[in-house]
Amino acid sequence: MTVAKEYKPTEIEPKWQARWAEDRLYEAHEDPARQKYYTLVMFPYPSGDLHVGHWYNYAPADAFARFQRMHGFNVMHPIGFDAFGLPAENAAVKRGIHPFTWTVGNIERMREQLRSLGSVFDWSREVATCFPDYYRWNQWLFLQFYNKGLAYKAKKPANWCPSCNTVLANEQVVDGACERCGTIVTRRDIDQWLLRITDYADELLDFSRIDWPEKIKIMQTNWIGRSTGAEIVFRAESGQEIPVFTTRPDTTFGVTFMVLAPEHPLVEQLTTSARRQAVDEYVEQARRATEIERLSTEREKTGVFIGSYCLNPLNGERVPIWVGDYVLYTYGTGAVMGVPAHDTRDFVFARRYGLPIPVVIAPPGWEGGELPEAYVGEGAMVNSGQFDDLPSKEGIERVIEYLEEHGLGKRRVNYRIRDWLISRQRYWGTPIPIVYCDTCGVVPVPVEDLPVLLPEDAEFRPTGESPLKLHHGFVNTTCPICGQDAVRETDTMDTFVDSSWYFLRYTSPNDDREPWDREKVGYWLPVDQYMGGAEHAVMHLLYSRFFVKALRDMGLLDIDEPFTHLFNQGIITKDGTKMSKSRGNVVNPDDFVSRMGADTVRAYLMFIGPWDQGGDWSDQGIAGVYRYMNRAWNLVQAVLLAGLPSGEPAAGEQSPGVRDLRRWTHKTIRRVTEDIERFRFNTMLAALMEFTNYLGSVQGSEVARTPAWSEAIRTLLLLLAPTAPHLAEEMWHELGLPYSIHNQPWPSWNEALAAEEQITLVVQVDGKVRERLNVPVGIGDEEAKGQALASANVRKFLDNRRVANVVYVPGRLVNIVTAK
RNA sequence: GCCGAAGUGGCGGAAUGGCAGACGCGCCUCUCUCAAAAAGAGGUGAGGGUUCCCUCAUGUGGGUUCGACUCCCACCUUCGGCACCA
Repeated sequence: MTVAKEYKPTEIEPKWQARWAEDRLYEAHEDPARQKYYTLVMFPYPSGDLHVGHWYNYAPADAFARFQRMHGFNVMHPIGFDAFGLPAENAAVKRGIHPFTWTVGNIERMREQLRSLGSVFDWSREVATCFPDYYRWNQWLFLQFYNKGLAYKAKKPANWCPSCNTVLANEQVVDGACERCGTIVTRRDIDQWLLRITDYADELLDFSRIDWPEKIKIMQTNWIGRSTGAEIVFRAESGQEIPVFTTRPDTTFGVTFMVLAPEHPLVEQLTTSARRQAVDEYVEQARRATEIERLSTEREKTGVFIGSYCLNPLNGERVPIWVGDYVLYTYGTGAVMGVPAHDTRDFVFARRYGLPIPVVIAPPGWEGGELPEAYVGEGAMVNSGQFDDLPSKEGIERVIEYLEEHGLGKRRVNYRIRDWLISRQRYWGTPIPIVYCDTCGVVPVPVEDLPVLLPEDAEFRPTGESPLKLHHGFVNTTCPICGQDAVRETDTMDTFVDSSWYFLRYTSPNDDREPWDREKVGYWLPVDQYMGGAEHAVMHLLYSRFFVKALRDMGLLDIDEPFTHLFNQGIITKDGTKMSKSRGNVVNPDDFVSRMGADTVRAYLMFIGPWDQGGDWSDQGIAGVYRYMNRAWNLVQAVLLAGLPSGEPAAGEQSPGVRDLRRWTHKTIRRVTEDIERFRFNTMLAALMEFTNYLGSVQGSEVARTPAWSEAIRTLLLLLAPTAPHLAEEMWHELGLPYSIHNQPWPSWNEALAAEEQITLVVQVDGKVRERLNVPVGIGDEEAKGQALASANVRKFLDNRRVANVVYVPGRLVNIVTAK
């Protein structure tokens, strides 16, 4: 005689975790005979503590991976650590711990925490980017990019974070401040390494091969910022060419001034001596302005006339040249033709400095007067010589043709995106494998000399200077070509380089001959389902696409896109605000795991709401899910005591009770399956709760002695397995069913069994519900309308009214419309 | 300013043209208990009438429709992204 056991998650969870690990249950192996499925979560930065936000990312993803496994796919669900980055270096400065020690310690702690989640991660494939066996391949890949001309060095004004003491990529500057520490970014001219992502701008705009959230595609599209137009060459009176980029060549006859960015080299050349002092002062002041001041749209548009003129190539008019800091040196040609009548910024500028504002595109109904504001829409060209009367849209084409015929300009596409700046003046990153030799110049480190190791005995100074620069043993080397004394590049790589290809490394994490095994990558890639936060929209997700395309063109890959499907989960909050240490509202999942078990924490995070919308953690809310786990446990305990009826449910005539039971079972399979496929874990759990509540209500009845009852109980456990893997495994085991539940096929539903026999026919009078009738599901049109009209409650409302129309929606409702 | 998402009970949310509020939290009543906790049963949008029923109700205002949380137009609020990109 068995006795009902209490649900003790803390006992069963570690037990099964150990068993699964021992049996290597979740290790993935290439098998050409089976359909692969690569599910991936964004790997974490090893900050040292797994918080509930990580769980929110990983628990539903894990349930999804388990679901796909049970569906028969050969699933790979790897995990690793994005282990390079500034916090480790800060810890080194603050607490005197070496970044390596700090990071490795954190990885060890997080590994244990990640295991407590009860996940399906294949730990045999773990990668950590800070080890030489990983970062040597960053260096190897850098050299491939370098050889193809996709990596280059340039001295350009760059975003400089004075607190992190490093330059930042454009993508890492948010509202003019450092993405990481919030310090206002300044500009500095620094020699730095860049990757030519702009070469792939057009291809990156093509999303036709991937199924990604609209939102991310829009963000990437806007970030790339493709605009089409023309480059028009104005010529200064002293002969210099001043090309400008414009999207509106049709407005060229309306140019009344030219504005150069303060950094533009021609400012120096074209400034007349009379204007020299004013211009120098203006340029100096513009340079001092912080990025945030300069980028503010509220800021007055200012500028200074530099004394020279250039000529409008279309009408030969003399155009005064100004310098103004609303023109960005880094976009287009760093010079703008001022068309005040048809550009809002030029309009304000012209108003401020009293420059003429001639109309060259007639707004609808325009009668030749002055414009109250810039007109940026379409219209007929006017005051434009031979182009007069052309619609502006056509005018754009005609003007470009004219410019090209006369050698005055050309069609041009311009992008907002800049090349990806990967140099970082930091220690804890991948050293860029380059040597500088007085004789041979810039020399790439030969592949056979890789890796260029990070020296372990670096010195971390609070001044923030790069420890590599100060390390003579690292800096001083010999030239690989001529053998003479040379120095190493001391910049390290942006950590986004590491994460741009880690999903390839998972396929052969221990390969020491090449970054990835071509055959294995061929089997696993692309990632079928990628899951992670939307905050990486224009960084990691864009860089990875670029990497894959560039590597494909180098002949190293055969895919066009890294991630076929993408899902962005939302953010989990506490009391409506983002969890943060400073607010003191960080929820530690370990506390709840030790009280209620990992299964409950997993399930609660899935139950909170739609995964993509995020949710608010509630200590009370999780109690409800824990109660549910207990209900499910107790239900199966009772089944154990009563014994599980043997046999399979028979086909054919059954009692209404059995038909109900099987309908519930099959409907639930359908709901749960479709919900997981749509990532609707919250409604999936609601369906499981309803099913469990129903089973509890018929538990002692006749049906609980039929084979249909066994089917129902087994189904419940199978459907619960992705969400509550430990509880499901334990119950499955207790019922004497074969190990492991996680290797069982996912149940399938039978539409006929799931179909309703009776429906509630809603009867409305003039759109208001007046009656509900129980009718057979196949009820005919006439029959339904007849029953509706015959209902006493309905007749009450039809008193003294004439029926004008009766609408019948099969299987749903009857609406009786009365005449007025 | 531009682009995008979202607004539903006390709370998280469900329903994407057809019974608004599934499921859960909280709250109320009851059972068990010396008592409490746990567990279980019932109730729970608002207002009116109290077996039963009616009216109102999905950010605001219009519209389409027999019928709108759902579709269309305008507006308000919140959140996310971009922000002088010529």
